[in-house]
Amino acid sequence: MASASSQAYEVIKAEIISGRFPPGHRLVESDLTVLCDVSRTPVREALRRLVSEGLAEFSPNYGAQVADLAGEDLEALYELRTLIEGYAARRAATRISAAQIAELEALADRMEHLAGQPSVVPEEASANSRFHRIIVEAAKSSRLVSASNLVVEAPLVLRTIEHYSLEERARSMQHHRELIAAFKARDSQWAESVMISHIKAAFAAISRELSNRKTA
Amino acid sequence: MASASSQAYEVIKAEIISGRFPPGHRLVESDLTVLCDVSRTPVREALRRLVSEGLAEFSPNYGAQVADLAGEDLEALYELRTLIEGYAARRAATRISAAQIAELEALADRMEHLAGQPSVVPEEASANSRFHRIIVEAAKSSRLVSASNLVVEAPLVLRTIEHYSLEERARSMQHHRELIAAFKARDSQWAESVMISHIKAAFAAISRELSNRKTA
DNA sequence: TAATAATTTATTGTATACGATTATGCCGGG
DNA sequence: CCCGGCATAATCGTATACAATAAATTATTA
Repeated sequence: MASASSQAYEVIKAEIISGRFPPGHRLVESDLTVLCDVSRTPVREALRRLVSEGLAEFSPNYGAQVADLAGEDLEALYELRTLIEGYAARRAATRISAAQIAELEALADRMEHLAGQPSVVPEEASANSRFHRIIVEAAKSSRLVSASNLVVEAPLVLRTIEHYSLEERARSMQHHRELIAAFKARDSQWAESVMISHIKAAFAAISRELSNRKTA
Repeated sequence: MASASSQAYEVIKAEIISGRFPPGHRLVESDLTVLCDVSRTPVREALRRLVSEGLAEFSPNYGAQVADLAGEDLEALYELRTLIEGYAARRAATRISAAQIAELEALADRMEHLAGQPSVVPEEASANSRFHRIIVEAAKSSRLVSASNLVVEAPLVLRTIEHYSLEERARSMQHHRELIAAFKARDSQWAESVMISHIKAAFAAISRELSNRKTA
């Protein structure tokens, strides 16, 4: 059985990413104890971890709340993400294993299959997360993993992938395929460049979606 | 009075950075309670935070120990640091305030004064940390602060600055002055480039020092 | 004597109780 | 009617007690 602390972490994180806990939602410890079925101590540890990963914010003597990226400079966040994930792709190109490439291809297959559906299902989003995670791990730099968590996990609270247009989803699939090609060619520059395009495209979609939300 | 949790954090961090807790040293919670004069709960919180910042490592049912960079790929760590701090300097160039530039100059004065001394004193090291911190904050990107902590704080456990040669210290001072000049000129490219040089030079010094340690 | 099992000890993991702090709503005065 | 202070409730911060786990030691047997 998983530890109470990690269990609480997973449960709360799932609530946040699914959107059941919306941005700004106050994370009251005593409420979370009943949700996670553990005591306050592991709940607190889970909250501190979520804060350190940028999924929640914290104020002394007030507690944690779900991170609200509305007030944050999204362009800066995505610039940083471009930098970090681009670097990850660059390193991965010369270090990724055949098994990892095979897994990327399986995930790309799966996503393309799901991309035919009218709306983005959770499985498509999680496959996408896994795809990125494999690349970061293939870069073989422990700090890079932590750094990328900081900029990759946080934007998930926006759940913008659910609103991708068909064209945007198709382009995203294309990027995945091209990344795999770059890895097979062991071409660092190519891999980095595709990854940067991939993230810039995501930012464009997010900007559009967010301006729509405001006017709606 | 500061909270027990942050007090524990400061005390333990100081022990680690000063080297009184060497890399690999096991951080036993009950020992730390007497050192920090708080109970185990805030000690645990402090430890988790140190782990999230890369200053300590953690194993389940075993506890935390001071991070040991010996097993880590230092070149990768410094590459990432170059990326992140270079980006910070680039952004800071167009965003830094006059007051912040003034503080950088005061710190540079102080460090140059201390650099005349035969050995590096703690104050010189802390002034250097503060110098870098101001630049990262001037970049005005909240995630960037967390990301830079990850790559800036961790190498402090090596305490290599104490072994800088006179030439290396002089070059470091020169970099500080040139960074200030680049900021005054609001030149992003210049600032980034000097910062990259600054970190590459630090890495060279560290590599030399570490190979010396091995053979000694 | 060496290997293995049982026991003890040390340490972490979790729960809960109490105290401190802050937000909230009510009441009275301006 | 609005504003400020007071009482109350809600929540976090910390301490401590107990349970679970892993390491170390000792005892036992081949």
